[in-house]
Amino acid sequence: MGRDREYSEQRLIQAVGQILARDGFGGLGVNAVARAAGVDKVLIYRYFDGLPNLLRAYGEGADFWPTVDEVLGSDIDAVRRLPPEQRVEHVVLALLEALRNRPQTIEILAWEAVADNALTRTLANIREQWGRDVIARVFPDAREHPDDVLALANLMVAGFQYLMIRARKSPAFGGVDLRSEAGWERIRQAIRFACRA
Amino acid sequence: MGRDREYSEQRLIQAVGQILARDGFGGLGVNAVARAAGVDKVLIYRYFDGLPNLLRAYGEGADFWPTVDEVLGSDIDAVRRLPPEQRVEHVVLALLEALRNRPQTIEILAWEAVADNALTRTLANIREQWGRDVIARVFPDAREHPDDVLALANLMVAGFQYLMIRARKSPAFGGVDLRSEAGWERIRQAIRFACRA
DNA sequence: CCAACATGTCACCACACGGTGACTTATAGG
DNA sequence: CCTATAAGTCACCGTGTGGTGACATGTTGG
Repeated sequence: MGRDREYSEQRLIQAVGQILARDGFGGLGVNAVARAAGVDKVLIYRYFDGLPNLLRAYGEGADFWPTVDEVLGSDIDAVRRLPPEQRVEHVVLALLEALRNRPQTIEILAWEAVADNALTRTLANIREQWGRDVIARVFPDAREHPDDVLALANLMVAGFQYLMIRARKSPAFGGVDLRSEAGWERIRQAIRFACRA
Repeated sequence: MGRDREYSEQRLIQAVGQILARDGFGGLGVNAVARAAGVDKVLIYRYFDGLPNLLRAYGEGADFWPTVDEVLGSDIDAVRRLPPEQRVEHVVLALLEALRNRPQTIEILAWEAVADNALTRTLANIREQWGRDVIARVFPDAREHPDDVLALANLMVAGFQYLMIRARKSPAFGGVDLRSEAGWERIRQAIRFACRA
């Protein structure tokens, strides 16, 4: 209850994460966030000039997205020595694991799929930039960009992101059990299958 | 203004489709539907016992999902003569085209990704059954089910469905332009690439 | 010490939503 | 023709939302 602006701001930012994890993005609202933070909602307007900016502050603070290093692993050179298809396989599978450990990020991805606001646009831009960075790191010489392989990688990333989003509400998709590790192993296997062939 | 229950019911059902196309599933509500239908909202309760049942009536009426024949084409035997990978390619690409022509279906898919209600569950079940039917038709002898290929097909279907959903709100994904025919041709090419290899 | 300012509290507004009861009016069956 | 019933209209309620103005209280610099 200390009269401390910094503290109140942090409470609000953390409350966004709590609500995101507990209720999903649908539960995000001025009243709900303020309630979860144990703080008056008027402070959202005073300190952040409204909910969008608070969300932006949350987005900038949390580690929404894996770093480029996290998906490339410690030994980048080893990845670069692989044939192009297996480089892609490595990155796609690593991204899949990274996202499975970030429920709030999946929540935001779901949000991006259905809404278009300041936060989702910002985060989408960050991710697009991230994608370009990864490609640049994995394929250093611009001439060898294997367009088909990259497009396929995109499609597979889109695919498992969608499955992660759906898993929150639906138990299965097309016969694949989204709630069991076996189901996700099938998905990984499909990615390997596509990249090996 | 004729005093005709049948007519009013049809107006309401059609209004659901209009709102879906114009405002998306977020605009679906008792007030909005009644307003679009030019009908009092109390009739939604009287005739359909609430919005969920009205949505169900809409879902049963419209051709949300392509028929099995639409994606298999007129000559099923010709498809069956193809090698398994190309059978999958044919079906996946046909489904992609079929869905691109059904904006309301894409809207519902987006809804399914973020909500869990009577309508989305019903439609999800219909689609799961549809998927099983297609597999049974394309791979008549149960022994030869190529599990990896099917899982990959699932992943690709999930992928382009996600891209269709995102296209409504985002102009691009991972460097692929979702608003141009060239971008979608890249996606088709990726599907062919995966199935040919 | 005291005044000025920042921090926090509270009550309130307008609005849109889902939902319902009471009413009027047209239509059809005896 | 007349009455019962279905079809349609309207006003209203409670609730939750985003948003704001007015107030009280703690902290800090002159």
